Amino acid sequence: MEEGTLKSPTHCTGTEAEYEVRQWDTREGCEVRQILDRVADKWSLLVIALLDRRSLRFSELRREIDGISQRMLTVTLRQLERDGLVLRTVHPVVPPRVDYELTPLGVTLHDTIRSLVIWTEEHQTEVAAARASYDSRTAEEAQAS
Amino acid sequence: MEEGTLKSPTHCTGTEAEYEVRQWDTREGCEVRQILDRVADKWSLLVIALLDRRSLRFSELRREIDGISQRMLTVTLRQLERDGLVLRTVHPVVPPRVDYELTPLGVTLHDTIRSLVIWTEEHQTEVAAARASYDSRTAEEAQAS
DNA sequence: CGGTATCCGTTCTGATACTG
DNA sequence: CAGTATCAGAACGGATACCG
Repeated sequence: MEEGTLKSPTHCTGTEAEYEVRQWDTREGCEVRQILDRVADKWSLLVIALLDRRSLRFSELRREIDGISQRMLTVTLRQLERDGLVLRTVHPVVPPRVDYELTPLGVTLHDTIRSLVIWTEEHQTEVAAARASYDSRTAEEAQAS
Repeated sequence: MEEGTLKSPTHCTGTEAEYEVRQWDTREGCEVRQILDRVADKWSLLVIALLDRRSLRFSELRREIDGISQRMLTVTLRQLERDGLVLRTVHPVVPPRVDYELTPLGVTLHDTIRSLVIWTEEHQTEVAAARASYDSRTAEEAQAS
């Protein structure tokens, strides 16, 4: 962080004609990369996507996210809580009940993650087709040699 | 997978703002999860973010993405090519020159990834503050015990 | 230059057992 | 119910060497 404004993010004015290729700061260990690593996590993404304007209990999250282990759900939730994206509420009852919900900050992230998941749903057919095409081409080449 | 329309997206009608809590299909191994795993990849995300309305050579990408190894860049680009998101063009010259650019499909994904990276830039201070706060609270508790 | 192939340590992750 | 602790196996990822 001692280098001043190396690769300072140039701000796009927003008008189409003035679209400007953004220079991302991709330095290892910088804030953005660290946060991106958290956000670009398989489980984090799903947790945030599911906490959509509602709170869920630990067991509900576990049931909804097929294939996640208790350990990974715990780890993921702790990271999200640490990052200020998720609020953890422990109710002093027996048996214990713990609710998770998005913080205001988490909600802002939810919006972009939501669009990412929706993109995936809308384009899954195209991606699947591309994969099939690529794989058949690859198989051909393997045969040719 | 034998349960038929398990978790079909329920449309929650009747809410005040008509906002609808989306029921994601989170089954392991389904298309969406597979694609999400690709998209939610540290290196994929950065590659797509950088291929913003321009093509880049292998070596240019490698230089721009701090910390990526040749191996991981190759692996990442092959996956993105397979998914139909990135186009790979080999120029028959010596020394070899290979250009990478987004496909039309890749451009549509770029838009949402761009907003994700921008979110990260805009909220890095808040996340950092939350982390610091969480860590100090954690340290306190450790002392109390 | 732009790869591929191989080796190998590290990191991640799930299974299991146990607790407030 | 909602964790924590531990451990072994799998996956990830870097380093190195070599090729068209």
